[in-house]
Amino acid sequence: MNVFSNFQSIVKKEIEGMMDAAVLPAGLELDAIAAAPPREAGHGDIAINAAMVLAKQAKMPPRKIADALAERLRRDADVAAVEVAGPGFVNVALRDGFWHARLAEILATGTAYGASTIGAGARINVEFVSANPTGPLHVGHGRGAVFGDALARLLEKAGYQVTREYYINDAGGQIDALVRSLHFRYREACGEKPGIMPEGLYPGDYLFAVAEAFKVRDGTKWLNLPEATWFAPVRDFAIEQMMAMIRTDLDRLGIQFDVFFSERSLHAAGRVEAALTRLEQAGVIYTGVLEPPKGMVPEDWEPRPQTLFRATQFGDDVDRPLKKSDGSWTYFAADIAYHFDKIERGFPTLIDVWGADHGGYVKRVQAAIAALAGDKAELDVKICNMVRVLDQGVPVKMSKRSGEFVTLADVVDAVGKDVVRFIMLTRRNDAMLDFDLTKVLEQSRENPVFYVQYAHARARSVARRVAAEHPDFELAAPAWGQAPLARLGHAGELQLIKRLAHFPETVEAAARAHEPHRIAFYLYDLAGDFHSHWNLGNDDPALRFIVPGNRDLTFARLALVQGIATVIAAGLAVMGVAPVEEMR
RNA sequence: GCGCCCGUAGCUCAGUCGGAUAGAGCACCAGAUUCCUAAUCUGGGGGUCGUGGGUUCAAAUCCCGCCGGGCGCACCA
Repeated sequence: MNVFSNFQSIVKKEIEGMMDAAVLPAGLELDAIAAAPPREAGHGDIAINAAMVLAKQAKMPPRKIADALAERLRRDADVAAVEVAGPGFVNVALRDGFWHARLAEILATGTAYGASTIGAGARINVEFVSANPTGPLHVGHGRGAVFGDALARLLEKAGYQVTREYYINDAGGQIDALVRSLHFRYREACGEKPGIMPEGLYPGDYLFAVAEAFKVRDGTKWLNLPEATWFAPVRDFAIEQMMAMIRTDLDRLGIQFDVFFSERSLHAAGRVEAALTRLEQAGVIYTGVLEPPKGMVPEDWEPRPQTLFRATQFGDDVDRPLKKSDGSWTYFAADIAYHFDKIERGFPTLIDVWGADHGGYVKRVQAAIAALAGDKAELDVKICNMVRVLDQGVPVKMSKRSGEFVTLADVVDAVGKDVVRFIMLTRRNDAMLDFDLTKVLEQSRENPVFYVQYAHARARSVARRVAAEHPDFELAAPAWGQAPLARLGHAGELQLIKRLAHFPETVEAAARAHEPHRIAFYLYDLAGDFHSHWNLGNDDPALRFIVPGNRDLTFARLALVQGIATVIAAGLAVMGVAPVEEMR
């Protein structure tokens, strides 16, 4: 249960009742009414802003509305106390029994707890990574990969039907460079001495093995032939191998895609022409000459007529070219076709996850979607900012030119999949992220992965201990439904349950905002509450989870610990991280 | 020059649909260990929320102008 949206509807019903009873004038707009957790603990469990929101509309003083609402809410069986405070807040405190029922709900639901129906089964397409198949994934790709997958999991948890998609940029000049690079290495593998690799090709080590594999498959048959002869077979082999490599890297992060969509297939099937015909019919394509960007004229600028998309009509800054001077389509033209394809496949919501260097590309794609689909489809572009790789606080040098850079696989090797996934979600997607290879393995509160995992391990250690020392609890298969939860009356215990009960609300808000990092911060807070409460047992043995000689109390506290482990595991699952049973 | 993102404690960052006295970690200072993991916890000092206006009962949050930083800027992908 989302405690707050649940109570919000209770409040709205009461307001409607007040309108029916003519306590309030009829026809008030209720949308802005919110039931939210108050910042101050002293303000109860739920703060309601209804009186302030309605005061102007109803032409009544807020305190008067608040008093009347408070009076009605006091009749609710779950409500312990209602106070009117400040400018007209209605602060509600709920009975302990309500919170005990939330814990019972968690225990009955297991790690499915927090699942929501706000998505209502709507289809949503999340496109992420989409790295050019010209080399191994680097750490920046890893951030997009983790972000996209966690967002997909989050949306699934919130009731959406998600398609994970990877757009393969297997057409264009960068692929040509890859093909020539591979053929160069292939000649070397066959014993030729082609000399120094020409400018603009990919010098990285990873092509040696691919060239070797190509030689094993085809022998020397592609030597001493014109490029036109060997280009297609080398290209197909190269792309296949690069994608296999990329898929392996992603697999090691626990990421799988539903759809790999080839850019070349769009061209081959005439989909680019089809999409542009659509735009032509809409009258948003014309031939014109662009002005050079102000204050920054490119060296080789020359005014020339181009085929342009009238992007300015849909909020972009300038109109965008669709054809290169050699007559072939621009990348943007193909991308229009790709998004048109997604729209035609029936997704009302599209999400693209891009790197920071593509920020300037957002408006034109959104403009294209507006032109193609009107309001039938919307695109949210999530920009993942750069990752700085550090080692003990010192930046690790990366140079794409020399082919030396920290690959995603290197980092996964060094710190493990779960650490990579967690750390990538400890910042908002649009903030820069420092990834310190040493610090992420440290065992301290500074390191959120450790801190959260430690909380889970502690919870599990209590269970193990009880199983060993109190076999009468039958903890191999405890009947949590029998736990006497009413024994949980300590403020710290109730605080923990309240934190657990915030999880569904956190999932929904994160899903709505497309912000999976909120789950990581929530788990960090929950872990903090747990560690804090745990240590109260140092000073006061009566507060420990295991109370010798008090079976009921121990059983109830054990249920709380189980609830904590369950919610941590549920949150980690959204992040794609496995909870640990014990620390090593 | 234009567009997008960002600016919150000394540092790194949270801050929900606009909500009450703006939070956490690190660092600094002072404490807790016959105890289920002290790998942790408790307390303290530390803020013109870059800046100036505006909207609102209410602004870190929304709008506009400046200042500072990042990314990008026709025929690359």
